[in-house]
Amino acid sequence: MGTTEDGGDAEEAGAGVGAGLGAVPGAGLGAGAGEGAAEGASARLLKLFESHRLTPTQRRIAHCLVRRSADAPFLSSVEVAELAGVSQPSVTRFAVALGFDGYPALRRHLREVAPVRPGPEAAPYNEYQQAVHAEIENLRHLAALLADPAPVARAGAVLAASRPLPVLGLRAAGAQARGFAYFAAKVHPDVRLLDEGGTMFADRVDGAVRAGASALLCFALPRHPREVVEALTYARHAGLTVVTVADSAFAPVAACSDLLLPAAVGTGLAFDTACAPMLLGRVLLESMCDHLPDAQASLEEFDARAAARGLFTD
Amino acid sequence: MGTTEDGGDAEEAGAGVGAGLGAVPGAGLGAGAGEGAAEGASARLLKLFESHRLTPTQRRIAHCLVRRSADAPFLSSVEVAELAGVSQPSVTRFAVALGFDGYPALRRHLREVAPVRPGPEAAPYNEYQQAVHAEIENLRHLAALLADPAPVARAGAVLAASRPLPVLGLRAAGAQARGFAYFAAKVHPDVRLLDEGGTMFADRVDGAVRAGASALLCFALPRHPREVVEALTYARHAGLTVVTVADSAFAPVAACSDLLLPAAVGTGLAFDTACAPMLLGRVLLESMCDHLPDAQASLEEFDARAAARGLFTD
DNA sequence: TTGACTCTGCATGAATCCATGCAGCATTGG
DNA sequence: CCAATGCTGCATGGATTCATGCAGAGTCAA
Repeated sequence: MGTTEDGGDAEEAGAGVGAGLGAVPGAGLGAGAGEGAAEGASARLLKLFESHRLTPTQRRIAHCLVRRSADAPFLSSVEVAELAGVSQPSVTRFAVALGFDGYPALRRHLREVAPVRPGPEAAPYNEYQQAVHAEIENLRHLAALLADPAPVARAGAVLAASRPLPVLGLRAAGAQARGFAYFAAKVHPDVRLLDEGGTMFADRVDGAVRAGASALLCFALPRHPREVVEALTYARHAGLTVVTVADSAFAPVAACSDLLLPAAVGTGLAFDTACAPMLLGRVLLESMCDHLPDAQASLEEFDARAAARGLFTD
Repeated sequence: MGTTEDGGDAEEAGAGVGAGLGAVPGAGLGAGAGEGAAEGASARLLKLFESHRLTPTQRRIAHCLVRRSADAPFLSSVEVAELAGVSQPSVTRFAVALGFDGYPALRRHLREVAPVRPGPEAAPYNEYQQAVHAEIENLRHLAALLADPAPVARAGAVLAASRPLPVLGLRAAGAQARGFAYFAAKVHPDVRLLDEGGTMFADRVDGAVRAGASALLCFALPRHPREVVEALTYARHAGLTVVTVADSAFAPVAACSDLLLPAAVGTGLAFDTACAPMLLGRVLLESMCDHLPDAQASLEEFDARAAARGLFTD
């Protein structure tokens, strides 16, 4: 068991503190595109470390903390010791040497200085701005989700193949369904908006199925009406493939959907904001267009007619 | 059950879990920030959670883990419990429910699935992601605009004072108007949605004015129908104060609006995305609530009735 | 060479974290 | 209406992590 790794230790022994650490952030974190916060934190860490006289082992620990500044603030002293190739007590002594009460205190400090998640950099945002930023965060999640376009592509293919295409959205989600249907109708020959529940819903689903529908798109946003679950259940029994855009993968409609695409809603205001679901709907529409060969032609024809009628001001 | 987690075999206990883990590639990265890499894994996390039946508390934990996917893999069960607002044993039970041998095993799994270690990426965004980031930029502009809430406050006061309150949105903007009207009706006694133009529009404006309307809210998005300009002109001549949410301060409707609030639309996809206008609409609604003393009571009454009717699943 | 000094890992008590039995509460079905 | 079931938080024993005393090794100066 490697009790001592003096060989590895020696390589750093000669390096000055400032030099040895100063080279780190550029090499380790510079690649990360927008991680300015962490880099700034690294600079602060370096200041913290440089102002103390550190032993070779401690320098090694510091080096490790800077290099792994992303996750180091969450590791235990044992884990840091393993990563740095030192003993666990050395990590504790390192923390004490820097003036902390112990390793947990150092870790707390690292979490505050190098916030992985938020930027509590003096944010006097008002209520509205906070809501907007919360939605930005939701969109970030959506963007990350779209890194893999396969689910969207599958959904687009399924929806494009359905003639007619029923689009369901009840209550709060009605507006989303309507927005989708408005644009979808420009490229799809038969979009049927289902924004009312009740007994008529089954009739219209039956009608769509008789007309040849094979899939249904559902927007499901909180608060989730019980009716939506019933509607989807009916649609599936009628033989439709259900594609759902929901606020969460754990939404009540998940169980009665064949393909669920999550997009969080914003809850920072009195009423929910559905930016991400709307955007996801448009993305879905784009994907549908890829499976509708006549889409481009339809759009151009619409433009021509609109121009002829003087429909728009531009 | 393994006494120590260093066995390395503990986290493979669950069959389905192991499968989900095996599909982890090291390349799937999306967002620019360091946490983006971790978020890219949130899709895989969702898959993991989806395949299990979860209790409400467990869903909260899952939500928390997804939302904080950057640092959650390094938190203790106590910390996760605090973030999720549940008890610590619930976190342990959550891990067991997913097929792990305990919380440490789940944490190990999360660390492997969502490596914070940001790979050397020049991750080129795909088309969808570019559109999402463009909308994020729009929201940033909106947030900057909202630094001064005075215009929104003025608009909210004007709209709240109008009984009834006509809400206009034609064609593409119809969905926005509808979404606003749906929520507004919960706090305002008489919201009238005008989402159709034609000759009926003037009739309905006249009706609203006779009923006491003093203001009108208009959503104006591209492409701007000529009809909207005509409608607003008519509404102003009828004595209504026109508040407009438009995609630009230079929109064609600017000339016939008393108060114009700009919110850009996204044009990165085949069809426009109106995240910022939607958000601005909700902000406007929030501001309206501040001028409607009965708003809170109305909402609570609605909640009570909805609960009595079993309208929603939650 | 020798002595003093410093540094480091090992071992062990203290503190914290994790897992499980138990009781209270809500929901469902009869 | 009641019983049964499942879910959740509280309390507690076991396991892990942290902090500190101790001894060996290296360094430097006399």
